[in-house]
Amino acid sequence: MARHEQEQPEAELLQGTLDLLILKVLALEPLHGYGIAQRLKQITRDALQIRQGSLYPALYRLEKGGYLKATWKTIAGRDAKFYALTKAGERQLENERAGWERLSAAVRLVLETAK
Amino acid sequence: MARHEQEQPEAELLQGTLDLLILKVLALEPLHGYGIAQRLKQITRDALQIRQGSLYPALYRLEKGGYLKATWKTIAGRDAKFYALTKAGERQLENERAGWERLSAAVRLVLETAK
DNA sequence: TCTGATACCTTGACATCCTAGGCATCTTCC
DNA sequence: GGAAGATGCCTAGGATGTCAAGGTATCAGA
Repeated sequence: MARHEQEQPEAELLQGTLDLLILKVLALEPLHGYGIAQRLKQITRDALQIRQGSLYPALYRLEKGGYLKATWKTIAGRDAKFYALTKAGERQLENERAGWERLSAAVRLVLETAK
Repeated sequence: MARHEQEQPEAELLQGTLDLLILKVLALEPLHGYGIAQRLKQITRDALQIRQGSLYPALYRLEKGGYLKATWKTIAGRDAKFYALTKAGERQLENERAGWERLSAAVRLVLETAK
């Protein structure tokens, strides 16, 4: 528990959401890890702050699961690992999106229940 | 235990959602553990199935945190532990509800981002 | 030259959930 | 009177994912 509420960016991500967010962002365009975090921060107008300690393990997980394919590129003299969705990744994105829709609909039902 | 249904209930809850759901249901009326699970199942039209192995530890956690107050009652010859929100529990419910709103809004932003 | 942003990664702790059990009572139906 | 099923409580052990906190290195700008 101990959900210490901070006002700034979301203190804790709900477990399970990160994969969905990563997959969705990569469906827009291939990016490297650092760029993914930046993009999510930008899209959500600073509401979501992905931590590197969460991000890189998640990327590793997704790559190992066959949902992402990584390619090293050198951009401006710096090495960066670009990730792109695989076919399985696209399917997984749809799965996770559907799961999110179901769950958030259920939570909404509960929250909107009046006495 | 094999349940054959067209629509499977949510396999896994997003971590952190359970407390919110429990607090909200108890804000409607005090209930005992078993009743909470039933009520959530009913409200969400079977979309959410709370497992006892998740429920009771969560109740213990919330009670220990001062968000719930428990009272044993005997209903129809059976002992049941009724939980009710404390003042802190009401505040916590609002916190968690706000956190959920922020997070789901952020996720929605990401999901609705077109290329 | 020093700082901050960019870019990668790992380790260890910790919270939460799930599976899989256990126990007891009450009702229903044969 | 006996079995089955619903009701009601609980725990232990393991899996998983996130976080905090550290590390390395390159590049741009002051």
